[in-house]
Amino acid sequence: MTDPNTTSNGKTATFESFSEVGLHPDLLKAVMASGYTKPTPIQEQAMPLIMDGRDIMGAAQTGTGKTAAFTLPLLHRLMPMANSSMSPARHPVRALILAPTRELADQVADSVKRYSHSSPLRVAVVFGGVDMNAQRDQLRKGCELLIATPGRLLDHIEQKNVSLSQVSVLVLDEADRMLDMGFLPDLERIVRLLPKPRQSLLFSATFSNDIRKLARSFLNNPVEINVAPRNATAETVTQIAYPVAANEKKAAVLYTLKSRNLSQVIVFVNTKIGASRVARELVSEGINAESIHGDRSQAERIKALEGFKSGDISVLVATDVAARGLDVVGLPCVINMDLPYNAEDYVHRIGRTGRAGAKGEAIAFYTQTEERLLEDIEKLIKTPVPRGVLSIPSVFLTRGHHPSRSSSGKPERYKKTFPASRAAPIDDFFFRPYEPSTGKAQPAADTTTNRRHDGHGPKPMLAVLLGGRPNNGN
DNA sequence: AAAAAAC
Repeated sequence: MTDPNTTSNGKTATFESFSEVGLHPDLLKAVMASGYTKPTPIQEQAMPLIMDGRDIMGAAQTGTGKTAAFTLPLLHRLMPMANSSMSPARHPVRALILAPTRELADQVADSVKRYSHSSPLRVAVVFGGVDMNAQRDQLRKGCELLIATPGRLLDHIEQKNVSLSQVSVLVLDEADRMLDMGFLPDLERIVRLLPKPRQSLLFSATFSNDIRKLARSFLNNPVEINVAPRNATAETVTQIAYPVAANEKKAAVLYTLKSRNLSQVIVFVNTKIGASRVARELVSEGINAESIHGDRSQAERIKALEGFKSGDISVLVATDVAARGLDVVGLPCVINMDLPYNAEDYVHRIGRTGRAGAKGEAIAFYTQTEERLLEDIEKLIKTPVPRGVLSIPSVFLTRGHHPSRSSSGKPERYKKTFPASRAAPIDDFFFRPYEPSTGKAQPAADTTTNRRHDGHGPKPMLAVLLGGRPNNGN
C-alpha cells in the first residue's frame, strides 16, 4: 500500500477535508469554527510538506488560502513546544514571519491569532509607525510566533528586545514585493541571525531571477509549488477599461459609484496626494470614503482599513500600499482611477476582487497618456482588456470638477489632445455593454439610451478609440 | 515617475 498522502508520482494527494490533513485537534477545531471545510489547492499541496519540515517556494497570492496554508502547519509544528517552553524562556521566538507592509503583517497576525487563540502559543506582531514600547514589552515577555516588517524588527533587535537565536521556521511572505521595496539588505541581516538548520518558506507572486537567487541563499532544497496564478486572466474577474479625458476621471468614478449597485469599492490612484484628494472629493459628494497611503499615520491607516473591512466605509481610495495581499472578503469591484506605471501592480490591484472564487469586477479609467500603460498590462496578462464607452451624465461633469488637475494631483496637460466626451443627458445613465467572450464592446445599437452615437452631431473621440487607437505619435 | 519601509 502506498502512503495515503502521496500519489505514485510523488505529488500530494487531494484532501477532501481539513480533517484528513492531520492537524493538531485544537487547530482543526479552530479551522472548523472558521467555517472552512475543504482545503484550497495551495493548502493541499503546501500543508503536508510544511508539516514534514520541508522548505518550500510557493507561487501564490493571498486569497488563494496561502496565509492559512503556512499558518496552520506552522502552528501545528509549534504545538508540542507550547508546553515545554511556556515558562518565561529568555528567547522563545520559534517562528518568524516577515511581510513587506504593515497592513500585511497585521493581516497575517490576524490569521495566526484566529487559529492559535485556543492554544497557549503567544503571538506578537511588530511594525513601524506605532509606539515601540508596547511592542518591546510584549517581546520581552516572550512569544513563540513573531510577525514583523523588516525595518521595525531590526530596530527591536538592535535594542535587544528580541533574539532570533531559537527560530526554527522562517516565512517570507510576498517576497517579490520585499525585494521591490529594497528590503534585501535588511533580509540578509535578519537571516544571518537565524540558526541553522531551520525550515524556510518563501511565498512570492512570481519566481523572477532575483527571487530564485534569494531562494538559493535562504532556502534548503526547496520544493516548488505553483498554484494556478490568480492573475488578471482569472475568469472570476471581469475587466473593462474606459477611455476618458483626465478632467473627467472624477466624474467617471463618481458616476460609476452612484449609478451602480456596488456594496464596496477600492479606488486605486498613483499618488498619495491624489488618494487624499479623491477621498475628500468623494466625501463631499456624500460618499462614505476613506484614503489609505504611506503619508497617513499608522492609526489612520488602520482605521481606514478596518473601517473598510468591517463594511462601515464603502469606498477606500488607495495607493499601491493596498495593492498586494490585502484580503477584503467579498469585495465586488476595484476601480483603477489611474493605471499603475508597473503592469504587475495592475494584476495585484485587481486581485483584491474576485477572491476565493467569488465574482469580481475591475474597471479602469485611462487617459490618452495612459494608453501605453494599458498596452503594457495587456502584454503582461496576455489578454486584451475589453474597452467600453462611458457616457457620463452632465451633472457629474459640471459639479465640483477641477479641470486643471488630474487625479494624480498634477497639472493636466493633455486635455486639449484628448477631448472630453460630450456630456450625456441626465437620462443617459448607462454603461455600454461589452461582450466578455469576444473581448470587445458591443456596437452602440441602442440609440435610445446612447444619444451620442445616434449618427447626428460630431462623432465622439471615444467611439474612434473603440475601433482602433488613434495614431497620436506615442 | 511613484510607492513602500525604522527612528
